[in-house]
Amino acid sequence: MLSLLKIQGMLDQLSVSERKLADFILDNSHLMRDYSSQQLADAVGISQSSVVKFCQKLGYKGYPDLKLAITEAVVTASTLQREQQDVNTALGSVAQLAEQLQLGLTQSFRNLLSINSEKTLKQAARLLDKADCILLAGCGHSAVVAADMQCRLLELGKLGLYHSDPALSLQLARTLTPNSVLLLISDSGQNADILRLEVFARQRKLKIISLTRYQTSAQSAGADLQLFTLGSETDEQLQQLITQQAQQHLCHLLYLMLCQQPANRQQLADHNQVMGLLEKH
Amino acid sequence: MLSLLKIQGMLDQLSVSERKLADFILDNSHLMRDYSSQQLADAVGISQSSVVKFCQKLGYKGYPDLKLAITEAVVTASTLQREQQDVNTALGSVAQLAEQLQLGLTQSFRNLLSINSEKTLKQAARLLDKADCILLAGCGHSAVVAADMQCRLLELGKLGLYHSDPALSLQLARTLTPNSVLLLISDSGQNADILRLEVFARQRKLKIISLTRYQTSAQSAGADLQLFTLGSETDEQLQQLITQQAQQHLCHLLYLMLCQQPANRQQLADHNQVMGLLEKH
DNA sequence: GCTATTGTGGAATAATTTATTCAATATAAA
DNA sequence: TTTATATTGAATAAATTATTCCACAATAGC
Repeated sequence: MLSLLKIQGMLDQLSVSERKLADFILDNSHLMRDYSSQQLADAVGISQSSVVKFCQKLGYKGYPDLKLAITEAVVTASTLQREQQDVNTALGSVAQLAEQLQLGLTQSFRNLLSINSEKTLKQAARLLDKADCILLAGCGHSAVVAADMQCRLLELGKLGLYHSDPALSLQLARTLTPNSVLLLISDSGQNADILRLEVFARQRKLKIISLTRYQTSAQSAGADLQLFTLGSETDEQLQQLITQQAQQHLCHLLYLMLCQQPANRQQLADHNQVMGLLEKH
Repeated sequence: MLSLLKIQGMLDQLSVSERKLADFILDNSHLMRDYSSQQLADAVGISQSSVVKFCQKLGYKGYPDLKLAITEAVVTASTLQREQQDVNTALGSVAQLAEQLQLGLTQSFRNLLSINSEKTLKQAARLLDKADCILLAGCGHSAVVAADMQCRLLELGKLGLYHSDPALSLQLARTLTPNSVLLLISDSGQNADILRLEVFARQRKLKIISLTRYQTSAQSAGADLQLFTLGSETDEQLQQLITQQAQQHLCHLLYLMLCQQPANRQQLADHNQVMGLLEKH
């Protein structure tokens, strides 16, 4: 499924004919099996060379490579017999709204495991676990996710730092030991404040984990470890909500992975005890 | 799998080099993906034309056709294998953690619509829509949800107020007009700070919406409108994550309902325009 | 034993498919 | 506006695949 998800994730950074091609492929992925690059170009109404360039832009060696990947994806999907429901229905009653949102969320959550390999997730968890200190950064709706992650890291006895002011985030970064980690959360991966922070951190040779939408971005390129979220193409409002929840879900997953470590469980127990004392008073 | 079985079935009616080729393919079907006809010929030690003839003898149109068929067979087989493995995954694997969390989230999201009637949700949305000002409050992990909701209300041009300091929240409440609304978010519904705020707000005859876990609680009892989240009974860590996401989901739902109003859509457009200007700079 | 017949396999080559180059055009930035 | 950058497709180069054709071997018939 990865190849199709990859295309879906890049939809909005494509040019006109690339977009036409992408749409066609997504709609007719099952036909790809029998298309040569020329046939595909004719079917879409663009040139054969554009088809090849599209493949290379996506990171494939050439057309046969993409074709094979898509064929595999189609076979995998049909083998698993997972029918994707259409998210694009009219918004109406509350129930419909909820249905749509929940469908989008469910799909997005599922996809998280497709686009983020278990290996990468484990590496990320390991980095967080070993770090002296973890600086979190996120702007807009991602700020909420960063703030939440700070709480959770603190619960585990890990020094998570977060401040909503980008200037202060930089100052915080200045104080970090080399064995610290940055977790940068952004939808587009193009937020200027976050990028500034990233550049600074790289100079200091700090480890950087990036969490962005699934597409090439400066933020992702500059990170040691790339994590991604993926949403389906729907209404923009809906998309924002889904992306944010997906970011949060991924962070929660990392948190749960950390919780599996016995040392961290102990810290959690401590934490709960302290909270208990607080409530008594 | 069909293509590989087909080859196996023909094994004894093949000539020498055909047999060599067939054996190689059966042993290395997973490598076929990356072989051209020439490479395959070299690997087996026969000529490229023999490879092509072999394909045609088996009934395929040519080499790419056979290659595709074998690749599909390999993918199908490995997918099925993965499915079987899923049933017996080791405890603690990332996939299993994710599975568990996602299951809990999905159930919890679904349940939201069972325990919160459409009517109540609409009333809540209406209250928020008509309010001069909306004061949000939440402690611990609910604070994140409150902060997020503040952002979203502001996007819609609604004056959402939030401060993490309970004392300041009280001071904010003191400034509110009678036509203001409080949205109080808490898991247990027993947080002392929130309850204090609620009592104060009632004296001022402000409207109060409560969002707590589904159980009787002081907070819920004292509110004009009761909203609930519901989680399944599992591991406590998991439960916390699920509750928080459920709270957020419910808030997002209210936000989406507000988005349906044309006036609010206009506000959103304004908001996006302003954000666009910001990015330019 | 010696052709004729049939079939196999590979070199050479034709046909097709894919990849690259380059110039024209469109788009964005200054 | 001009300049710079990116996009696109026609032409062409490169690679891959398919066919032809001939050498050679095995077998059968004379």
